[in-house]
Amino acid sequence: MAKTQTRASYHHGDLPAALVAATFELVGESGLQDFSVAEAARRTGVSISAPYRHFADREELLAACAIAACQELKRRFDAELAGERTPAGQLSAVSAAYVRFAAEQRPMFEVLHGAGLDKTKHPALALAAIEALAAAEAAARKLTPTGSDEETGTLVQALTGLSQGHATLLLDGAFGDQPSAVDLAADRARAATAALLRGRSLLFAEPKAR
Amino acid sequence: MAKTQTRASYHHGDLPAALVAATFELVGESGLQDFSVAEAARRTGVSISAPYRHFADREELLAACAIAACQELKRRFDAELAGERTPAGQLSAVSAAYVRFAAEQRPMFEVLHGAGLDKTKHPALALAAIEALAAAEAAARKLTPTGSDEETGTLVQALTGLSQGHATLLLDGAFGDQPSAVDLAADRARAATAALLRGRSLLFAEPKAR
DNA sequence: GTCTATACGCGGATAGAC
DNA sequence: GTCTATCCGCGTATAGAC
Repeated sequence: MAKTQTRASYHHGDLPAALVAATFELVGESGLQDFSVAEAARRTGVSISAPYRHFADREELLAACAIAACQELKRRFDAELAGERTPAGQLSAVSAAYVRFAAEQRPMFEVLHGAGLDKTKHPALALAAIEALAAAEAAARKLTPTGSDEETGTLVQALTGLSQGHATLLLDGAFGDQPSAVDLAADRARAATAALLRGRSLLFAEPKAR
Repeated sequence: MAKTQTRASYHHGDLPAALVAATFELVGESGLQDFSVAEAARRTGVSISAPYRHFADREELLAACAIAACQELKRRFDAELAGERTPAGQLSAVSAAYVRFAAEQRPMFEVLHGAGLDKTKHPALALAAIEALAAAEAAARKLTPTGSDEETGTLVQALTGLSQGHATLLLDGAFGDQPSAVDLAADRARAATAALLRGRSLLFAEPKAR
């Protein structure tokens, strides 16, 4: 009932949101490569040209999807941050949450990192990305020697890199095909983050002369 | 002269290799998304149908490119391993080398990770990937508590994840646009690897109950 | 705001000649 | 082993009607 109402209202309702949802569906089924505006339109039940009333082109639709992904990510990060008390615990939990996000919302992850979106062309996306990481950044700052922006950036990049890599490996199948691979990869990311934080003094040492 | 010879010999010579080279060129110019067998054929100076004598389809050509990328990677890893004496130094150097590889051979990196190749469908690729990592794995084994395969795998995955993530961030522009970003990212990967190795005892602890 | 119809272009892949 | 020619299908984007 509600469903029918929602569907019927697409035509005079929230077509942009419906297209975003359809995009995630399609990416989940066939990957980002095969996604097309035309297919998203068909899936939504509107004509092929309708999307262009709301999105200038294919890229703008993907950018809208990426923003939705950032918001979901922020939601998850904030939940993890609230559940831990020490900065190290918080950051390890965020790392694990990122890996879970990649697996549980794979289409979102793909759009976020595989669509080749230029953030300078989509300021709203750049903003959403910053907001997702803001709270974690504050936790990282507490674990730096002086709390400077530079040190904080260094640490955040190291942790981001570690998490990103674990997520990528998981989706590439490096942790196996079982459903439990997600738990495994998330735990590994958590442990690796903890290990990296324990040895973090090496991050702030001067790099070797070159 | 030699060039002309080479070109002239494409038609009765090593067209597969020429197509692989053309593919890397194209990916470097326009990204993996826009690559097409047709364009690779044009670039190589042969007809659109010629590639299909050597590769069953587009994916097989990409798999051949991925194998070439693995070989280049192995070459770089082996060079780094020979230049350091401690396992920790070797692994840190390998991590940095991976980041450099991503930047300096970006098309290879893209094909390796963005083509969505299923290694079970391309056994030769799976083998090449294993060979690239074999020597680094031996170094990692020396840094585990008991030297078991399980512990070694855990450590290799953590380091692989860290390196992969740093490479991805670099190509995404997270380390800036300057040419020096490559050096920066490589150093960060090296330092993060060293930090992770220093704190590695946390990797081998039992994960929390869930 | 959505539809129908259309212009335009490209890629994958095959058949058959040489 | 390579070419020419061709079939087939798909997607992007726009124009103009409703």
